[in-house]
Amino acid sequence: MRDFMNVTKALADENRVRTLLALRKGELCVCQITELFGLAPSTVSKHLSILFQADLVESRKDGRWIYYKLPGRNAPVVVREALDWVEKSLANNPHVLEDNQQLKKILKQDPAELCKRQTQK
Amino acid sequence: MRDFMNVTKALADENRVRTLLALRKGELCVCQITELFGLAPSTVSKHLSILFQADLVESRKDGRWIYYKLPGRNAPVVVREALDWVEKSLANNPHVLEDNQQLKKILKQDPAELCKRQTQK
DNA sequence: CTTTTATTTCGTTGGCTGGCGAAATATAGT
DNA sequence: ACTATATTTCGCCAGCCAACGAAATAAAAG
Repeated sequence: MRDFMNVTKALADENRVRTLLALRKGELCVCQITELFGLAPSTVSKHLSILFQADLVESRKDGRWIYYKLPGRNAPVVVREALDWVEKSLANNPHVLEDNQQLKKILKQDPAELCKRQTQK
Repeated sequence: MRDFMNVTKALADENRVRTLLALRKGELCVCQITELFGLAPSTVSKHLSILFQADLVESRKDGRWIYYKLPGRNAPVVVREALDWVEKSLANNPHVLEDNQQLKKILKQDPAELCKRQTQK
């Protein structure tokens, strides 16, 4: 029950749901998601931590960079079905499609440049 | 997106999830759910209102009594799949099985008696 | 070793949320 | 009409939560 409620609570925030949908395209580092949403890096980090604790994302460390991605086939059933439900429900949502467009632009930029600009604010 | 978030927020409370699972056995009135959870009637009414606004339950009025039940086949896809996910994830959960047992006892009692006792507190 | 920088942790703040009891609403019974 | 009662609405309070900035952490670059 606790595992399940961790997932539902993690899904009860729009920015976290949008994060999951953005990750369908492949792994992203914190500053890329930060750029996508226009939030403070610390806020995004907190969101990712909540998704991580619900097993809705995995993370990989590469030097100073931490990449987050959707879990693989080893994920708990409850998580896999939750992600399927999210995907199926919102794949064609205008807001989500807009995020996809924005994400394409972000992926064309150098992540290092993104991060630098964010910390300078 | 708003519809979807209404559902996730509605599912982000344990008592509301337990309510949905209790309703699998058939429709229930407010005082029966109140008895099951040991909450104040006003609190249960609020929970049901949130589930209702997310289309996760339907209601039927019969005199002074209002019965709530799970939605039928006319429910939105996002809702049907949410309910399937909840059911599949928690059908065998100990806490839920315990609720089922408790619910059996409650269904044997006269609803009018339940309500009277609750308002007397 | 010092600086830079990507991310997290911490402390704070404002707003949302679940809980209750009291009052309001609505309907059945007398 | 009046009373009883099932449910909802309202007002309040305590606790949670998302957001930020500042400080801490960690790892590359100089």
